[in-house]
Amino acid sequence: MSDIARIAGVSKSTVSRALSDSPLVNKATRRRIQSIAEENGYKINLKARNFRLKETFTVSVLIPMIDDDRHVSDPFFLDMLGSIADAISDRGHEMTLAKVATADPCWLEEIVDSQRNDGLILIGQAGEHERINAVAERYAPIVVWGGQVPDQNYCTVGTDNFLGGQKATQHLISVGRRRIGFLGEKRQPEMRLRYLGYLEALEDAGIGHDPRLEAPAHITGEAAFDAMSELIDRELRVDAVFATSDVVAIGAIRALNERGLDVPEDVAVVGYDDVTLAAYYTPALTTVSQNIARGGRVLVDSLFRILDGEGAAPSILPTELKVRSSTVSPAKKAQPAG
Amino acid sequence: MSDIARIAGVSKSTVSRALSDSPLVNKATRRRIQSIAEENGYKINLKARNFRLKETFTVSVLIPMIDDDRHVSDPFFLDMLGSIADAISDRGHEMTLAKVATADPCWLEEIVDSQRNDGLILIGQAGEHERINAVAERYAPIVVWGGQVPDQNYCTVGTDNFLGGQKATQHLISVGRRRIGFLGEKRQPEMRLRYLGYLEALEDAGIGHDPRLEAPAHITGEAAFDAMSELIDRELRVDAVFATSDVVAIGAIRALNERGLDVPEDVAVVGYDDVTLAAYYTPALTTVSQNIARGGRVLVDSLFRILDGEGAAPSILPTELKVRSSTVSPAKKAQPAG
DNA sequence: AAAGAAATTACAACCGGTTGCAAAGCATTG
DNA sequence: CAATGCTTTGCAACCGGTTGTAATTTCTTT
Repeated sequence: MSDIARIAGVSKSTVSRALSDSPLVNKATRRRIQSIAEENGYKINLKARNFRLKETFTVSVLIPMIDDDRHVSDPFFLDMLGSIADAISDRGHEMTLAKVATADPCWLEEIVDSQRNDGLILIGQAGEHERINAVAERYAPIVVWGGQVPDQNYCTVGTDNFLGGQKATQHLISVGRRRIGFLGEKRQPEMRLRYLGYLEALEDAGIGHDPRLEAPAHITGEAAFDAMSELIDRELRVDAVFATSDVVAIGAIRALNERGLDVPEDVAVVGYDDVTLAAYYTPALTTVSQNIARGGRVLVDSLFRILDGEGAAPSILPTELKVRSSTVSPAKKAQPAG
Repeated sequence: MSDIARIAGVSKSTVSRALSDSPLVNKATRRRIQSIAEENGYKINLKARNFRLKETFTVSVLIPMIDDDRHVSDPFFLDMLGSIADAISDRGHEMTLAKVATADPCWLEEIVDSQRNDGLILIGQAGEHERINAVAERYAPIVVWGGQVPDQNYCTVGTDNFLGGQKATQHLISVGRRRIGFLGEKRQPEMRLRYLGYLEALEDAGIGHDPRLEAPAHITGEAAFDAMSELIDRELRVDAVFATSDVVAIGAIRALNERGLDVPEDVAVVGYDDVTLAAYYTPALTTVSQNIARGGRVLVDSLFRILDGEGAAPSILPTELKVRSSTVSPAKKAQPAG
């Protein structure tokens, strides 16, 4: 910058102002300096600039890892990441991505104190609500994808998992099923809410809840396959399954097929997420769609609203049940009062 | 830092050295200063430090977008991203992620000149080889996931797409298929190589290549569905299909099923990528597995080797054909000489 | 005990920008 | 023409660290 100043025969400060289009410098001079800078291939050093201005123009997206790498296999993350990345770059910021191990007792503190970001987006609470809440008390710009929790100091964005679980189960009931299994994880708040929605729907329909029809399946397709196989072998006459994710649903369908059971004739299956493949699976998967892309945008919107000092209330986004062939056979669909 | 110096009764520089464990400062003093810093909750400002040292400890991962967002739907990205993120953070660096529109004529230059990263990882050449090559001439630390190109100035890491396509096709031939269709994109170098492997395998087996059996399917399941449907309707007696991705393969299988054709009995299908769901699809998908996680690690290894001044040669990683039910029916598998 | 070497510590410049304030240039006005 | 006000520019301090060099203290050595 001093070089440019020398070439232009002005002071460093004038160059600085000229390049940031300050009205304090004469229009003609401004133009001249800008073109000189351009000719000499000069670009202002963002690092220095941000350092001086104490801004980072960076937000960190954190993917907390509970155990090993259970999340990575979940295809819905990338959709969300993509829309977050877009929304952030639309605002002229950078996004840094990190997988963090929640085993480290200071995982969040270290990131906050590094002063390397204007704000944080966490993908999932990962059962660390307490810690997040404590940190959020002194460091505002944290937005979390996940479920709402009483007395939270941070902003959450998520879909209505309770209603999602309820809708899915109601749908299974509406197609005449009575012995409806639940397949999936219940420890995470989001999953737990889906489970509660499932219970609520059963109760509303006056169907007793049989705990034997629940199988705690880890999030992978393999675990779901095993859990479903076991459920079948116990001969509990399951006629439907609500799976907490599409990956789990697909693992389950495979297990059903291998045991010679037809989907949806013998057992109807509902998934969750509406992953890209869901519509192209055979049978096409009935699933609860979350509009992940919109979720990503809302996360970023909320974060920037906080950064602008406006504050942001938690958002609960709607879900939509997509009815496909895994619960209603195409033949039946065609015949009106089938 | 001045505050800490005042409290400790020493100079700023001594504090700086003490906190970086410099042997220039007395061991006792060092300890004392460190504990004072700790007590007062002082953490050194990384931004300022990096600025001074002209290091960024940041590498950018770029996902080039050719048209709209064709990539995002591809589930294999997240696996790769995860392993890249791990490898980068193992080395104490941050990772910034950006989707870039290659429509912008200066997309790469701007990122390089922003001086915000020590190095760049591009996920795919996105048909921008020329530009990447030009930039790489003056800016070394660029590593690209993709195919090798003659006279490249940058380091590439990728799997052996040619061999992958060849293996897949040879497998289809080995199970007795002769009219083998090709479904997918050919514009990207990687896809093109898979296509060339397909041609090679046909030629080696003395099977004439019928261009009518090719359908240019965009990377989505929907496009694949349409392309396959059209192929069927043209009644070309296709008995096998090589799809350039699992997503495409699944779209194709759906189209086949809807037309009443059985997989693998009537038409055998091979995919590419071995996405998480491939093994749990019905039928389980025969596919070319890429070991994406290892690819991510190699990308990062290569980048850091370049940063250390060692230079890195392009890597071509092996692929593995996973034979599953979409090409060989389980029944046949069981009976030895099928 | 004095001189020289070694170990510590302090001073001040520097990284590459931004910005408050003073000074200079110019036009307006009484 | 002097006084006043507005525009434009330059000086110098500052952000929060690092580091070369000089100064001081401590330890050896004869």
